[in-house]
Amino acid sequence: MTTLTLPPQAAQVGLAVDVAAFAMHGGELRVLLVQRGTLPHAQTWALPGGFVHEGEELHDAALRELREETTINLEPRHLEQFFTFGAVQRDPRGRIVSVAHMAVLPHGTVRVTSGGNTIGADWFPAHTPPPLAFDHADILTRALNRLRTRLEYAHLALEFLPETFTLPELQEVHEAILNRKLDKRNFRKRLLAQGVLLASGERRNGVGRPAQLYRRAKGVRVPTNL
Amino acid sequence: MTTLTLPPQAAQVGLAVDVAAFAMHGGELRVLLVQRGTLPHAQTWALPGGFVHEGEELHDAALRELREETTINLEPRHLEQFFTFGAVQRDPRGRIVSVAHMAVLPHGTVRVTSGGNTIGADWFPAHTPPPLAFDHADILTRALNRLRTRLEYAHLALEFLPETFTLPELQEVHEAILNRKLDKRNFRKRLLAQGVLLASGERRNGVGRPAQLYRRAKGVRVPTNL
DNA sequence: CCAAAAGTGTTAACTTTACACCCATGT
DNA sequence: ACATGGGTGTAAAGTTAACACTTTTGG
Repeated sequence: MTTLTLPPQAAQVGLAVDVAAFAMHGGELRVLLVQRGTLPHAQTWALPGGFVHEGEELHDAALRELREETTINLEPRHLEQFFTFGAVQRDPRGRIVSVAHMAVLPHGTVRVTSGGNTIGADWFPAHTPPPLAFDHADILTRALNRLRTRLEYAHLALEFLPETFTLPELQEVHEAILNRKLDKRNFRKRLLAQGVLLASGERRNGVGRPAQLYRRAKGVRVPTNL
Repeated sequence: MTTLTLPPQAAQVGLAVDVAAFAMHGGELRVLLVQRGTLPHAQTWALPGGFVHEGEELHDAALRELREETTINLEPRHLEQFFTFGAVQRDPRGRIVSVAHMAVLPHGTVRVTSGGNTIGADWFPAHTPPPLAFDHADILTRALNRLRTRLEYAHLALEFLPETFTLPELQEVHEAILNRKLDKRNFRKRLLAQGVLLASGERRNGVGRPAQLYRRAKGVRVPTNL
């Protein structure tokens, strides 16, 4: 471990990352939480997160924590830093600054099991989470705001879905994130006008008329920065 | 100095803040830079910044660095964290993570003199800065983006001006930030429709027809978060 | 009376919203 | 044949963008 010589008055801080990871489950937006196994806040649910390692990029630390603490079987489709929480008293162990990230996991049977210092991991309704450790409720609120903002510009909703999907499914994602209903005709008009969707074959659902399948048009990318 | 016990693999990092502080000078958007007096990057221009102190909030650290390094005679009207730069190799001294802030200083003869470890301080055109130390050019680019975004929602342009101002002055601020010309009539229509401006007396300029003076309407606040 | 900057409205294009019925399939 | 969910168009309201002349002052 290399030693960094800091000026005498510089604070010694712990640098952590926390991740608000979202996915769709049963037509609802869910957030991934872990149940803490150690003090402080043992038993309490929290966002997955932990300390950044030696020589490790922030982005990579966020990915690692997501994997270590939850054993996710899917890669995040989007991972983005959105705010740094550094209030002096936010952690009773001392000064710990957390670079908070927002992640989107693709559709699919996302299974989670606990790992690391956690005694559980599960998905919870993103808009109505259980009580959370530390300032994680604030972090989650801000993550939801960022997710909503990104929905407009970027085509982030597509990241929640498998490679091919139907327009009703895509609308469901938008509605779950915005937490309100959208008009079906206007939604379709808008999305198709953007030219980011490409029609393919048909799909037969269980019931009702089969929906047209779409995939993202070639060359459509989610902007990494803003 | 209290000691924080970190897990063995946790990185030891320095935590810093950097501030991109903007003001209007002569119809142009300028950014405040300091000339470094010490290695690395001695002589090079950089954003004001430095290490966070023991028990100091990030916001306060940003304010302090602004004051220490430049001796500004005005309080920032807006100060907002916008991104955290943590690339492993961004600073040759070791792992230093910087929480970058964007600040707006009000109009007026903003005088700066160097202080602390700097050998100079001055204002530079924000869209065409000199070569900058570390990754400060990236930080500045992102700060400008954030400033533009805030212009839409918030009434951040008002923070660049004195308490009373004219519509042409306000338009000048918008144009300087967006780096393009705006239509005078549409600009006025839009701003007045928002109901954030209140007319007061008249002002006589050097030349031409005197402009109406405005002040911000009571109860109009810049949202601190988003 | 001239130079300089402030102030003022209208129209066309575009965008957004509201709204109701028919269609294709499985059972 | 019926239940289920998918698919389609139009009109009104609102927003944005383009555009040129008159007014008020100082010199």
